[in-house]
This record gives sequence, C-alpha cells and structure tokens, in this order.
Amino acid sequence: VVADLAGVSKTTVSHVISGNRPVSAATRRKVERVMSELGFEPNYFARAMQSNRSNSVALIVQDLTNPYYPALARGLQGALAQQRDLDQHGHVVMLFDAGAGDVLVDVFVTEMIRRRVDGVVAAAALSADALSRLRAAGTVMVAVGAATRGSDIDWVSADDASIADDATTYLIDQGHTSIACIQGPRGSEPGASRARGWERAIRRAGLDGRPEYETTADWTTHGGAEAAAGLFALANRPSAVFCANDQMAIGALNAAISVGLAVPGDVALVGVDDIDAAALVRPALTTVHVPAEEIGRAAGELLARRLADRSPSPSRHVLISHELITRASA
Amino acid sequence: VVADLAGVSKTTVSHVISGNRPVSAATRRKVERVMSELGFEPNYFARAMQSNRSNSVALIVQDLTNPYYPALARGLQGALAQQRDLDQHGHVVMLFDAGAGDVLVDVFVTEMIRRRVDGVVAAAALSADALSRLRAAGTVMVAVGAATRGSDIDWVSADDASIADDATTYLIDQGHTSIACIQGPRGSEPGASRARGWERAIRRAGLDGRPEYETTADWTTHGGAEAAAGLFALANRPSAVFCANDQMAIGALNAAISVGLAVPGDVALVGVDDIDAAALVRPALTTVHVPAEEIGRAAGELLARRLADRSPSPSRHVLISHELITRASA
DNA sequence: CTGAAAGCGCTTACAG
DNA sequence: CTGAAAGCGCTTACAG
Repeated sequence: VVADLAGVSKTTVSHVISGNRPVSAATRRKVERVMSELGFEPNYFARAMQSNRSNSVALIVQDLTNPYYPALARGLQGALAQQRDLDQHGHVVMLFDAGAGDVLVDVFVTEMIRRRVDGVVAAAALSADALSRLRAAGTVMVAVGAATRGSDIDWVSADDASIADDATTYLIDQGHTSIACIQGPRGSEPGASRARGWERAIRRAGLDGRPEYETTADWTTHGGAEAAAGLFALANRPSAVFCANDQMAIGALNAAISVGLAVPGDVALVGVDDIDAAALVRPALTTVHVPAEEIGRAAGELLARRLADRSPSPSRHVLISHELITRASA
Repeated sequence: VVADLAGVSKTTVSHVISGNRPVSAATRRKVERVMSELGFEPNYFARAMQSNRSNSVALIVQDLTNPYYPALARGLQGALAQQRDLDQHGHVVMLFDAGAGDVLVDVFVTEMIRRRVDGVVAAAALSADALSRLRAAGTVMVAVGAATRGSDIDWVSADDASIADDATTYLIDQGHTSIACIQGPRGSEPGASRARGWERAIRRAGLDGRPEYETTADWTTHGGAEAAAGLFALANRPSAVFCANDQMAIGALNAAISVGLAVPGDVALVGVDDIDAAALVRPALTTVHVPAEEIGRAAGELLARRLADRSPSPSRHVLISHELITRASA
C-alpha cells in the first residue's frame, strides 16, 4: 500500500478505506487527502481474495434474443445501480445467455463459482447438479420465474397459472368454445404453470379439451408459426388459440396471415408477456402484460437484501401482478 | 496450495497448471491425479492478481432493449465460447447497458478498470475521457460501429453511409422525389454516417433537400413516431421517409396508421437493421439487413486475437456487408 | 527437471 | 486510536 506516504501504517489506511474500525478524524482526513491526490484505488483482486466477495452478480437468461430478457436485465442493473448509490457496493453483472446453446449452462456455472460471484439471478432452468454446486459454493441465489421455486430459495415470479387462466378465460368470455393452445415446453417453467392455467380455465368452463388442440413449441416465433400451421390445418379448426408467449403468438399470427385466415375473425389469438412487438404487429396482439423490468428490479432488490444480511432467514417470495391487455387480435 | 500432498513443491504444481516450464511426465501425472481427486481449482483472484489478467471482457451497449444489441451480445459470447474451446481461456462477459442512463457510462468505465477487464467491446459512445482512461489502463479495445473509428483502435462496423445511401437510392429508384428522413442523433455514430449517406444519395439524384424534411429522433419507437407525426403534418408531406433504424421506422409506421395514411400508398417507409420485428409488422418493413450477431462475433474474434498476441500491430478493421431487404413498406 | 524464498496488495487478529 | 506481523493463494526469479 503506497498510501502510507501519509505517515501512517497500512493497517490504518486499510481501516479508513473499509471503515472496519474507528480512526481519528485527523488521520482519516490526512489519509483521504493523500489517496485522492494519488488517485489511489485499492486493488480489486487483493481485496476480493481476502474478503471472498467479488462484488459481481451473474445473470443467466434463457434466451437473450427474446425481448423479455433484456428488459429484465435492465431492471436488474437498475436495482443494482441504486444499491451502489446507497452503500458504495458496485455490483457488476456478468451475463450468461443460455440461448446460445444448452450445453453451455454447466460451463457457465463453473465460471460463476470460479469467480465467486456473490449472487446469481437465474432466469433460466438450471440442472439439479448446477443448483447444488452453487449452493455448495455458498452463492446467494434468486430465481426468476418459478423454475426453481419448490426449493427454499428466494424467487420473484409472475403467477403463471393465473396468467394463462386469465387469458383463456377472456377467450371463453368472448364466446369461443373451441380453444387451442400453443404451450412452451412443459418440462420447465413457465411452461408447466401456463399449461396448467390453461387447463384449469378450460375445465372450469366445461369445455372439452381435445388433445389435438394442445400443442407445444419452443417459445420462438418460428416454433409458434409451425404449431399454428398444424392447428389451422385441422378439420375442426379452433376459433381461438392461447399462446404461452408473445413470440409464439406473433408466429401464429403470421401463419394465419399466410394461409389467409383473418385475425380475429377466423381465429382469435392471445399471447403473454407484452413485449414491444406485441403492440406493433397488425392486428395488435391481445396479451397479458408481464412487467419484465419490474421483475428484474425485484430480483435485484431481493439479492441486495440477502447480500447485505447474510444471516439465514426464511426465503422471500415476490409475486408480480400481471394485467390483461386487450388489443385487436382477440 | 494444498495439492503438494502429491509430494512436490507448490512451485511444481504451479508449473503443471500453467505449463510455464517443463515438468517430467511422471510428476505431472501424479500432480494431475491428486488435483482431480481433490477437485482442485486454482484460486481465481490470486491468479488474477499475479497475472493482472482477469479473463473477463466488458460489453457496453447503447440500449439493450433495442433488439440489435442482444443479437450482438450473443455473437460476442459465441466467439468467446469458441475461443474457450480452443485455448481454455474462459472469458466471461460483463454487461453494461448505457441505455439505463447516460451518466452511468463513466461509472461503468471505472468499474471496468477496477476489475481489470482484459478487453472491452464498445457498442456505445464513450467520452474522450473514458477512452483515455481505458487506454491508460492498457485495456484492449474494439469498437463496434464507427463510434470511435478515427482513432487507431480495432473496429468492426457496417458501412453506415452506404447503408443509408442504398436505402435512399432505393426510394429514389421507386420514383419518389420528396423524401424525408428520420435520423438518429448526428453527434455520434452511426447517426452521423447514416445522415451523410442520405444526403449523398439525395444530392446525387439532384433532389432538393428541404430542411423541414430532415428530422432527428433518439432511435426509439416513440421518438420515431413523434418525428413522423411532424413530417406527416407538413403542407408538402413527403411521399417517402428513410428512417435510420427499424425502431424509428416502426414508430413512423404506427404514426402513419394512426393518422390514416396508407403505407406504402401514401408514404413509403424504409428502416435499417432488420430486427425481428421488421418482418412481423404490417406492412412488413423494407429495411437494410445489418447482421448484428455476425458483428458481435467479429468483435469477439478481433478481441481474442489482440489478447492472444499483445505485440503492437496496426489496428484491424472489419467492414461487415449489408443487404437491402425489400418487403411491403416501400 | 525441481525447490526454497520473496513478493503481489490486501485484511485481520494480536499488542500496545 | 494505532502498528508490526502473519497470512491469503498464487507466480517467478534465483539456485541447484
């Protein structure tokens, strides 16, 4: 520590920086002057090595090219920046995009542990193995979406079952009786919950859920278009379809247009998420607004709280409310 | 270093890990066995402190909610992952979204320097001060877009002037003579170059560039809609408008629809970028395809090359080609 | 081909 | 309120 050109020991310098023990006002001032004159910055790695805190958090998202996730990332970054103003802890976010290839996520987790990220917000499905490695490393976790919900960790999520239920119920209220769905993969969240919500609404209304009406795609526009094409080719074509996200709904919309079906005249379509494109597409998409940025912010706040107070406390959950946005497509 | 339970010195262990000096095959094997049995991982911070290499790169983007940037981020991550397979250097990317607030970027740069990122790819405008701090810190930089092009650093960019020129020329070829534009901010790139390209095309065709036809917005859908509304209210309404990115073009499209103008009948519209939404909007947007993911990949490769070979070599530039995509809006 | 030792820049008991 | 010293886990001359 070169800053003991202020005539004090490095012990003292260390303490004026960390504030870990009282320092007389006089010496504190002296040290601070010298530091700012020299433009002194404590070495990040040396500090991190001692404290075992990296002041970094990892964000792992399912698919960065789905506009939902960038919004979430921004919310997270915003919450972290606010925290920085409050307590000087500049948390930086390392981004991991699982959408670039699924095999990657285990590599990602290794990298997170190696760099001793203080926290990870998981907005992608993690393997049980990845989860337990993270836990063993003592990393604070907050899950986004219900992906990892069963366990005792903090999460923030929308109520995916209700979202699907509300959207489907809206279609029912519009008088539709033959309602199909394009679900996401049911093996993971939010696919499973949204599928459940849809079934619940269908059953409650006493409609018969024809098995051929239940299709699955991979959350992408392309996948949605394919699934929709299958649906539209059915002898008993549904009059409405619930799509578990907007990307798939937009795909379905394009599929409808290309086979000459009018939306909502021939088929009504509803999506989920309310990404920007939902309002821009014609006809504009009726959808369920899920506030991605707010979810990201909430995740950041949950994380900050855990990091500030490491004592084991019961896991916290925040449920973010959604809202049906009625536009032209249904 | 606990791994000298293999009966060798930590010097030797260090060398089998780094490969910095020959080790006999026998001891190497022994050490490696012990390491894998113990699941030993060298301490990231201690290594980084010695080597002054963090194995991290920073990506700073102008606006993460513009779909162009997530695609770019994915390309970058892909190139880095590939590099990891090649030479074991697992570079992780720290994400900084300048769109969350412009004052942030200096804080970001401080954070990058503090964490001694090996490289930064700058897909946002950096202040001269930020640039020189980065340079002083010896950080490898690659600029994306022409933002920082004048200087002697590596960059990858599309030819923004040609992009604008091509798009405008297309409108001219369609017979339009009153062509307006919605440019991005001209104080920075790619705003300046795209404005230049537009002027070039207009002048070449001998059209008179009415000053009221030249408008500026902030790259967002909202900004585009406002600028377009102004244009559409003009006594001599233009018959076509070149928009310097798709987001603004989509905004213009919505503005046209809401005042009852037919696209392309009453106004033709062309954008730039070819984000996903461009194809999904109705009428689908005629635009210039700029391959964001490829640009990100190229940036990653440039960076990897510099990091692998630190000898001062002339700066490298890669110009990515674009392509006019004719759809329905013009 | 291998080791003992010094050093990187910090933090934190332990003493005063 | 302040310091001298040990230690964190690595790397790298310097010697053999």
